[in-house]
Amino acid sequence: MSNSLSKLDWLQAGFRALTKAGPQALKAEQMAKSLNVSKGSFYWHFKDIKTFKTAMISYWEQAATADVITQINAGKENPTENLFDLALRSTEQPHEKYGGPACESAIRDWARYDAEIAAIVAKIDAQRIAFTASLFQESGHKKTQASQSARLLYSALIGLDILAAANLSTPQQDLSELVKILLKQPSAH
Amino acid sequence: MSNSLSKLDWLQAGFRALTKAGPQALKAEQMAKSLNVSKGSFYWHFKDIKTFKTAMISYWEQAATADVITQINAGKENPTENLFDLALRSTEQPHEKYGGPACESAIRDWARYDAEIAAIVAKIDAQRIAFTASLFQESGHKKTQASQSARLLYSALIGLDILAAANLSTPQQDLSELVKILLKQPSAH
DNA sequence: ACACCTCCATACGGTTGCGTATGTTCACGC
DNA sequence: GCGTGAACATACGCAACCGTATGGAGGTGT
Repeated sequence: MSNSLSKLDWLQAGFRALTKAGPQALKAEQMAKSLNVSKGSFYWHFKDIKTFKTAMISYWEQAATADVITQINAGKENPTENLFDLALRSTEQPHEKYGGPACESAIRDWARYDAEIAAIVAKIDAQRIAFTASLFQESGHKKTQASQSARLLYSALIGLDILAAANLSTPQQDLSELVKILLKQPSAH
Repeated sequence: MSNSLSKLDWLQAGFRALTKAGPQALKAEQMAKSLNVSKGSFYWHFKDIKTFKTAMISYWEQAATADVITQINAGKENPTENLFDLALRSTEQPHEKYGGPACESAIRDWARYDAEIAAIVAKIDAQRIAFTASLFQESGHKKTQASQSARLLYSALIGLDILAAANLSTPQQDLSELVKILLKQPSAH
């Protein structure tokens, strides 16, 4: 059948629901309605809700990890240019595969009240910060300073995204300015 | 009766629930259980859940606005010192009156899926950013740059708090360093 | 054309939460 | 000591959601 759903269809519906209405919208019947099927379909593809959530976060973890690796491989040339790219790409439009940057803060909300999710998000965050720090290091910063710059840039990215939702900031502009400022700092070990 | 509850008792229970378990924990019966009473008490003090939530956010709005005003009044002396104080005080322990800084991110989660909450949070954020910008201006920054520095500092504050929950940062240290960096920037109009 | 497997619909019992209606208790005025 | 009202308990109908059980439609192999 062509109009038959797959596991991935359900996962994507999950990310849409998560982005639009938060973790409490990850309900079988609710998502079934959004897919115009009954919950019988859900319980055929997944054992229960918990299994479904685990599958969602695993999928996101994989995609997010892959993104970091891609950036590492693509960023061998100019670390400084790469920092600006990072600031730009992180506020892009939704990804097809999963929710993309648009649902990052939704996942972060999710993590706030679910230890399992929090652990995975923390792992991804650590990866990204480490990667960003390596770029600062290649741009001339000492190790400690590079870590600090990475934390500041990454946290500003998170905060600006939240403020952008309330039209209180224009992330790309502020972020690239922050990159400039951080790079201008003298290298103190 | 001394062991009789007031509206405020219920609001505080609401902030505790919000901080610990998120917006979906703002349920009448659940909170009643945490207060060792029945939900009859809740529906005596409040018409319904929606009214209760409105009362909560109004209370927070009032407290948050008062805090900004207090800081404005207390900050006439040294704007630079005030910026560092700001960075420190924002990551303090829970306030008695309401949830305090500890529940700020919980309120922000809440705002993500509730337009009414989002509007009030945006208003408070704008106030704080404006106040922070005024401090940067008094410290020598031009207006546009002061606004940008304020946005960067405030968003870093939000982001670092989130990362701190995963032990990925030490907010106070990074924040005061960011203040230093931002203040070092030459004043370009 | 027959069984078979995939994918989904439907129906059920159980839990949780909402809001209402009504009963109960206790302090207080007098 | 008796009404009155504030503060809560209890019980009800209703809706949403969970997970299960079972049945049915449509495609596939032979």
